[in-house]
This record gives sequence, C-alpha cells and structure tokens, in this order.
Amino acid sequence: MTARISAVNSAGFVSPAGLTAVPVVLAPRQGRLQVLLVPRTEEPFAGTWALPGGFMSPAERPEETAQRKLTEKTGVGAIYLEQLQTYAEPDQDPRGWIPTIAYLALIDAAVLRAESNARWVPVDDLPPLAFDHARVVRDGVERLRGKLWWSNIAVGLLPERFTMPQARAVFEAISGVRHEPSNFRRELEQSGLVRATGEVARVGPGRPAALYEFVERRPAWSLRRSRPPATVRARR
Amino acid sequence: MTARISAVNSAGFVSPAGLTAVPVVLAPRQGRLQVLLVPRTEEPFAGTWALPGGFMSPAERPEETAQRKLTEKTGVGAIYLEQLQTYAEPDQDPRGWIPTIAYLALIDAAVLRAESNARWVPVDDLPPLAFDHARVVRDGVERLRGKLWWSNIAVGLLPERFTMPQARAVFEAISGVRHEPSNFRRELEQSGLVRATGEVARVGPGRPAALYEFVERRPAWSLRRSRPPATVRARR
DNA sequence: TCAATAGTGTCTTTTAGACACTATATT
DNA sequence: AATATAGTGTCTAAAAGACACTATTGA
Repeated sequence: MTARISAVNSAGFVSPAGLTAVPVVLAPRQGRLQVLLVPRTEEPFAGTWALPGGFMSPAERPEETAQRKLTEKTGVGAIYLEQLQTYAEPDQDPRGWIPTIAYLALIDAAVLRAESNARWVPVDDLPPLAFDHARVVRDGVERLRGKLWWSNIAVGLLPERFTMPQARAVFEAISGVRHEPSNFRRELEQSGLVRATGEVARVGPGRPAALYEFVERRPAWSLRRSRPPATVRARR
Repeated sequence: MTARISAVNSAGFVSPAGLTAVPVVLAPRQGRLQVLLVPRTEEPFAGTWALPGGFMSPAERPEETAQRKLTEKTGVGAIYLEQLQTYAEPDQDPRGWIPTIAYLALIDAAVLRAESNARWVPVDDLPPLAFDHARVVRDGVERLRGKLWWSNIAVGLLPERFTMPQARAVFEAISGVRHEPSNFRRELEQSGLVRATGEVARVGPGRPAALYEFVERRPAWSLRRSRPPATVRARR
C-alpha cells in the first residue's frame, strides 16, 4: 500500500491532501447507455476500473480540470459538462483526505471511437470500480435520465442534424425504455427543443426521414412539455 | 487584509488551504421565502453578510459540518439537508484556495424564532453578501422551488399537522405564485405526499379546517403527480 | 343573521397513450 | 409488386384549470 498523504496549511491546521475532479462520461452505444472507464494500476485498486479523473491545481477551475482529464484520456473535450456532486467522506480515499468533485460529461457523438486504454462499459453491467465510483456512476446516470426530457442535454449525443428515429434510439438507450414512435415524434416536436430543417435523409429502403436540429445548442431547458412520455405498453 | 493561507501536502504539491461547508437555510416567513444570514466582521468582507458556514475537519462528513455550523448559529439542526453544489473557483476566497460545499438546509418551522446575531432576509431582497454567496443562495432557492411538488421537502417547513390553507401559504411563499385553493387541495391530496388525520383545527371564525400530516417524514419523492399545479389566473 | 373561512362538485381544456392508416423510398 | 421504413390522424383516457356552489364556524 502506498503511503498516506497529508497536508497542513500555513495557519497550522490539517488541510485536504488534494482535490480531484472526475468526469462521468456517458454515451449511448450499441443501444445501451455506457460509461467511459480507465484501468487502475496502483494499489490498493490494481485490477479495478475507475472514472478518468485527476488532481486539481489551485489555478484551475474544477470544470477545466474535468475537461483536461477527459481530453487526456479520449482526445476530445466534453460537449456538455455539469457538476454532479462532491464526495468527501472521511475514508473514501486510502491515500488521504482527498475530496472529489464529480461531473456529468457528454462527448460528441462523432468522436465516440477515440479511445486509448479507456474502455466503454454498459452502466448496468459495471466491473469492480475503485473508490466509490460505482455510486458516482449511478448518480450520473440518474441525473442524465432525469434531465433528458426537460433540457436539450441530448444535443451532444446526436449529430448536428438527425432524424426522429435516430433521436428515438438515443433517448431509448439513455432511459432504457421503448417509446411509441408516433407519440415520441409528437412529444419531441412539442417540447420546443428541436425544429425541422426541411431537409431529408436518404439511406437504404423506406421513406426518407426528415432531418431535425436542436433549436438551442447551448444548455437550455424546455419550456413546453410538462412530463416525460410514456413507455410502450405491450400490445393487447 | 488578512494574510493568505497556503498548504502543501507531504508529496510536495500545493493542496487546498481548507474546505468549508455552508448551509443555505431557507424558510417561509411573513409570506416570503427568507434565508438565514450572519454578519461578517473580518476584512475584506466587514459590513457584509454571509451564509453560516465553516471549516471541515478530515474526520467529519461534510453534512455533519453543515449541521454543526447550523446548530452553532441557530441552536437547532436541519430537518432536511441536501448537497447543493461545490464552488471552487480559483479566486473566490481571498484567504486562499478554499473550496466550498454548499447545502440546502430546511429547519423546523417551530424553531424559526431561535436566532443569535443571525438574521432572516427575503431572498429577493438580499444585502451585499460575502464571497459568491449571492449565487449560492440563488442556486438553493432554485433547487427548493424545483423540488417542492415532487418531494416531501416541505415537511420541515410545516408543523407536524397542518391545514390545507397553511400548506398553501407555505407553498405560495416558496414558489412566489398564488394557487387556486380547491385545485391546490386536490393536487396535494393526489400527490400522495400527505394524508388527512381526521382531526380539525378550530381557530377564529369560519369553518374549522381539517388537519393533514405528511405520509413520510424522511426525504421521499411523490409517486403520483406529474407536474406542478397552475397558478391562479386573473378572473375574467 | 352575517361575515369569514373551509371544502365539494363539475364543466372545460389540455395532454398523453394507443393504434389504424397513409406516404415514399429500395429491390 | 413486395417490403421496409417514415409519418399522419384520431379516438380515448387522464390530468389540470376555472369557478359556482355548499358547509361550518364566531360575532
């Protein structure tokens, strides 16, 4: 086991040994919601996986640290970054008093391939995680699901322009439930979050799909809809 | 100006000079939502007000620190305490690198009188606040309003047993909008958050009001309702 | 009995869920 | 033409909003 780190400030009091920022990077892949993890090589967590976080410096804003760590691991920055929660339990980190500021991060759909030794893992099938990162992932998933229909948080997970079936696939992967196609269309249109571009996408057989785009690409809330749509019920 | 505090950990890196936890204590008073503030005496913030926070120790969970500071200032603990957000901007604290974990705190309606040199101030009429506490208060108010109809968060703000008009007054003070009495009653009953006790309250003229209580006094979410009730529109 | 406050009933409007049907492409 | 996918229309059910009306107290 590595030595425990400690710190004392210039007034003589014990202070945190460090401060970390960790992004929970989520994306729908293969129809399921997945999270980006990196392997942990140091004891006592060798063999487990962890979120791609790192130590903050005094000159850095915590979002910047989360962004930087993310870029180091994936080669891209986050399209969306929102503070999730801070974890500061006394014994959460065996290295010492090291609180963690967690962020919910979404990266552009187009760069989902870029990886190093990082790995995408379905959030409902996690390997053993270091620290309390399993809980952090759970909190992140919950936040993403909770905001899905109330904000344009899905912006970064869809291409610039997308079809209704594409959007539906992403929403279904995130929430884990199936939606009725025609109702999904109506709900998303009425949400005020998206707008038709007038163009269509021709791919394969079948009627071409109309292309949509988000009205607002910066973080924003829906003004119209009042509740999330229902899931599809079994046919009777 | 006081000297800037710094800290270095045993591995030789700069570490935070301290970590603070600050509760945003909110309560409806005199029909308006108010926040509990304490006067700041030290430079450079002498003359301003601040949230009643304080430094954490390594052995303390951050919620405990927030609770303790609250008790020191008001004589009571929080009935409800929930992490709001962490503020760790590089220059937010002139004393040094001191991140702040903010909590949303509600205290029992019965002890709202207990004060020391602390003061209740309407959230829409704040005096100059130290640090970025004005922003912290805004974030707390937003969270409280957002959760009002979706959880039993109002538990601590109402007496053990309360009448519908009382509940309505509290909800209106928090949200800042007026509700139609009969619809308010229906919505709150159907929310599943409260239940009639069968007793009535006789006070002054008029028909006695039935007494209600919360089904669950621990933090919980409503299962039934899907959106907040409408505000009262002007008569036509 | 009157003023004051609490509570009920109900009509209308809006929103959501189910699902039959139409449209437009490829092979 | 057959098949596949996209999109429309609409019926029904449930929820919310408006508001007239009834109920029960103290003075």
